[in-house]
Amino acid sequence: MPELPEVETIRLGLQKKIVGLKINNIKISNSKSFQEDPKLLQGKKVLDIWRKAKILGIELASDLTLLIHLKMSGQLIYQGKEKFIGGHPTKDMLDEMPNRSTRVIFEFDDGSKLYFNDQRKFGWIKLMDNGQLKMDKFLNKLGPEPLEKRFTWLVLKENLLKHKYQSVKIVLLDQSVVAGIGNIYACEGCFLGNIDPRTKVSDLSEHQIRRLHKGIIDSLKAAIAAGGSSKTHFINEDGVKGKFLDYAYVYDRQGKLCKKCKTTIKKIKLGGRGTYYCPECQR
DNA sequence: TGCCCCCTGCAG
DNA sequence: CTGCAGGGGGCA
Repeated sequence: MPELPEVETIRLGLQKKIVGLKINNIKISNSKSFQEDPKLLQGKKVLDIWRKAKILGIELASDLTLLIHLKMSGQLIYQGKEKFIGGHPTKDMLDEMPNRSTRVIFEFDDGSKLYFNDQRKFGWIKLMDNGQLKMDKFLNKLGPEPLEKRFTWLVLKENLLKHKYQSVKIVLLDQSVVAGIGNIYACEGCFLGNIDPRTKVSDLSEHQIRRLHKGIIDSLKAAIAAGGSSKTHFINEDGVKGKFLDYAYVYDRQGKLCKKCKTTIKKIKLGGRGTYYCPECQR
């Protein structure tokens, strides 16, 4: 589910809440979600939280890191020792934790808890030491982080050209081309770049690649500012939904009017995935 | 490069 | 009931 902006939203929120806490106990109700021995984590202090692409890394004391991938339906929800302190449960908030899709619960030394919910059970939590992190195939395959300076339009061009004859929108979903983009921001980035998502990479002009580059960055930044996108599952660590889909130009807007030119937004299928675009703005 | 699969639940 | 969903791995 979550793409870069959603995972980043969770990272920013959790950072303030769990760094410095020690893990007391772990409860696992779906053995596929987390396959390590929970005892390995007992007493470990949380040192920092980072994000790479759609992966969250929770750095623990003594050379251990929890890697978390939320895949399509994962959630990480933090509950302080006093439930909902400060904010009151609104319709945005999930019901009581744990709920039917809770798969793993981390309990901290101050009594607070972190719930890993995952309706579809595609997500995973892994435990690695620094050596394993360095060797990890999945992490090592990831391409540039789109919000870092290294991600220039020339880098985008070079990486897109790994799949010359494919549609640009499909290529944007390849995590080795750009890290962290998923179906929403591939669609939104193409819109902001005025690129028809079906365009073959080899047919893109340099001018178009520059526009696409800017479009990707702009849509990701706007989404982070809005607290991410919530279509069905995404909520942040406080259980609150992101607002970005209110601002989206094309994603999930088929049949509605383009916010720029009033043309009807279309939905097609590309590489098996729903793809949304404005036939007028994107050529 | 293009399926099929891992799962569950919801809309049409 | 069928098809579809913010992901990505494995297989031919």
